[in-house]
Amino acid sequence: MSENKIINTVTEIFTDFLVKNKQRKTPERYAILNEIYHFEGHFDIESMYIKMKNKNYRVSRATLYNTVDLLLECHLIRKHQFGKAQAQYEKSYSNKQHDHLVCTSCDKVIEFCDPRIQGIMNVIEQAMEFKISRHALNLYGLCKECQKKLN
Amino acid sequence: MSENKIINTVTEIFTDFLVKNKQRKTPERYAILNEIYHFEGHFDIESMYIKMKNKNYRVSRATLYNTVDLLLECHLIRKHQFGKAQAQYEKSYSNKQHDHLVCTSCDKVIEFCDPRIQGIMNVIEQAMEFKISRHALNLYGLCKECQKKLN
DNA sequence: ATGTCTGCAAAGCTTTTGCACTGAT
DNA sequence: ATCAGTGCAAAAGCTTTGCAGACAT
Repeated sequence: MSENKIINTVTEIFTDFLVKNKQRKTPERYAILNEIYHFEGHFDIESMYIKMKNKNYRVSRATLYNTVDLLLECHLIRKHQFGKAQAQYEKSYSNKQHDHLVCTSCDKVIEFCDPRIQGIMNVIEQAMEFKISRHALNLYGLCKECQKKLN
Repeated sequence: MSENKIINTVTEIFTDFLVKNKQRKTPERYAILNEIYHFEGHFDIESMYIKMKNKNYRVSRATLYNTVDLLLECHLIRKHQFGKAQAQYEKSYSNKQHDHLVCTSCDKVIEFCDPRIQGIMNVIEQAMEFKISRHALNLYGLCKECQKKLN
């Protein structure tokens, strides 16, 4: 799917969500959604705030936090905590569920997929009578580059 | 292994670690280790601080954070971030590696083990040339009790 | 017109740091 | 006798809240 197509679709999804939840369709909210979907990879609130400030958007951290919560609710973004207080986010539409390798030396985050995780989730859901809605598998260690660097 | 035996062993491990790293063997550090190993389940710094204050230990948050870092370094405790800023910790000696079900309604944390995760880690380590040192698999959803409550 | 959402700034929470004192070596 | 480790309090960093004004409805 082309980037434009994706942005049109997520904008529609967001609009439907706002209408359904009797929330206002403010330009700030759409600007934030748009920024997020034009960006590749993981971001945190502060870096997104700086980036939008630099582009002369008039946004506040408060609105970013608020909008990010809305986008989480309608599953247009995902939130991650890779072992630190500061949360990271990433777009999730047209971006299949994946897990993360986190380099404990350079903080780089690499994505990977392994279908067997779904199997584990199915077994655990049955065995523990727990209704699973999402998962996070983070593998911490050293990326290829840092292994070399530290030798 | 009995609790006393475990506490003797971890105290020894901690002492060795402190000596090896030329760190002082202070009563505060041992008091904290002792508190942690007398406690079942997950704790955060603040609740451990309150608990120790109530027992009339003379400890500060700073020392708790400092000591927890030392205990992490010698692998006597593990640190978790279950999707919030506040970190949680648990003792890890004589406590086999496990993963967590986190109830998004009541914040309860349930442990589970699935040996297949090791298999996934082995495959990914090879495929991605990433040296994995630890992992965290968190399954988020509703526990049995909250499923009932919310119906 | 109404009342929600906004930016801004201030407050809240968790964690870290600075400083003078204590106590392990 | 040293000086690392401590408690305390203040600072720092991320997130939330309060408020007056703006704007989507």
